[in-house]
Amino acid sequence: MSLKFALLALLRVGPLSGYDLQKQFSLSVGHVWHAPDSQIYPELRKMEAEGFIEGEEQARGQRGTRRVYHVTDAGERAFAAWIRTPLEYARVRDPAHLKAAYLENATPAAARAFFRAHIEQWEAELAQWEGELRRIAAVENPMLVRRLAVTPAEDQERTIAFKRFAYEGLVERARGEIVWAQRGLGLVDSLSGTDGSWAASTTVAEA
Amino acid sequence: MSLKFALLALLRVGPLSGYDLQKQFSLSVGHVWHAPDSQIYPELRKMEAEGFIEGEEQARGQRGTRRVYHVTDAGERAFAAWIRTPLEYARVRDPAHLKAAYLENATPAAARAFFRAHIEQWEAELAQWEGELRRIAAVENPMLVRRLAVTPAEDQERTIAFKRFAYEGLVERARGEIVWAQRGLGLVDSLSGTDGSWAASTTVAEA
DNA sequence: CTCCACATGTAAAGAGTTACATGATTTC
DNA sequence: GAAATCATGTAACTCTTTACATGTGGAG
Repeated sequence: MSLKFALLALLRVGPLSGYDLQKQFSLSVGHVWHAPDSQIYPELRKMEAEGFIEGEEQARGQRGTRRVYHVTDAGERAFAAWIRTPLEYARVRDPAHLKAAYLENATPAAARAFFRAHIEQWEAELAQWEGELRRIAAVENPMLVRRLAVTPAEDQERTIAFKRFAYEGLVERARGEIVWAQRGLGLVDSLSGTDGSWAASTTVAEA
Repeated sequence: MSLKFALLALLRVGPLSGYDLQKQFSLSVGHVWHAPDSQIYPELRKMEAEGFIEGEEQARGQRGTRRVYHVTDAGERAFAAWIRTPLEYARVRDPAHLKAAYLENATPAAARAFFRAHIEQWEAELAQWEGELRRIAAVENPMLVRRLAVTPAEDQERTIAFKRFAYEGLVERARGEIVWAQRGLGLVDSLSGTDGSWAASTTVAEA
């Protein structure tokens, strides 16, 4: 549901082909809303059918073609409506915390592996988001640069401020997850500390 | 994918009918992994077909029946395998931060409404999770009580510890989201402070 | 006899994942 | 002429949502 608006957000900066869009996507909005190219192409066709964007077939070499899309007035209105419509929050569905709640059934080694993987996962995300944050602060992100080029000077501060703020939130969340998982490693240590009861009782389950 | 294991986790404590399971679900695992009853019943049938659980039809009054499920050995093995298998993390897909990154296109009022809704949403989750945390600490949650009743004394500490720890993580995340959104309200204030340029330029988009 | 809790689903549609599939163009 | 990049999809499947659908049993 949000993919449509993520794509509109990019196309609003200027016309792009599906291919270029997809490349830009993974380098910008894709850090917040992942989508593979196999989802982007059909979605563009769908958005065109709905009248939010229009594609123009362009020749490329002798036989090749590429379809360059631009946002229509209806698309602009849809984007404006989206931005002012309250979000519908999805119900909780958190595989990591679900599993964490039942780690007493794992061996200490498996529990540690779980937390280490959690740390690794969120450190990778953290690195992505921190990198993005740096590129936003330095005004290096190509889409942001293009965006600013078509934005009146007095609105540029806000444009940067909200992008930066969004990524700051993600960075903080990632740090929180890492801290939590590190505490989890400590918990495993303290629970498997003195006696060998944990390892003993869970090896049964793996027999 | 996780629903199966959330259901197994509950059924492992003891046999339950679909109805009872669904009730218990929303009061325990449901706080981490939401599922409506319309998803639970078919999933139970599916799990039975896969051999992870077995249902026994019980009479209820003259005509009524209810199907009581228990975990099979294969189900126990599947659960044990799940707990020791590394999680596959889903790609980022965060509608709130996506929207936040484009709030320069909203009016100050809409931006404030966005952050207030975010705070409200996470305060509601926070209340749920803090309540659960209290019930876990006080050993009041009915499923936890049943779980402990069939758990050897030396394993009970761990059982409580991991549930508590999982909910602590959720509580911290919720607090983080609230703090972030509160800072967002401050950001909107500072950006719409002195001049009226923001309100002026965004009213165009809404015409 | 009425309502609430018990009890169990189906059907259709949307969103996302994964794997497969194809070909053209430019650059070295 | 080979490889990288440009360029665009389809098909099958799983998961989830939403809405609809139906009936029994017990308590007051």
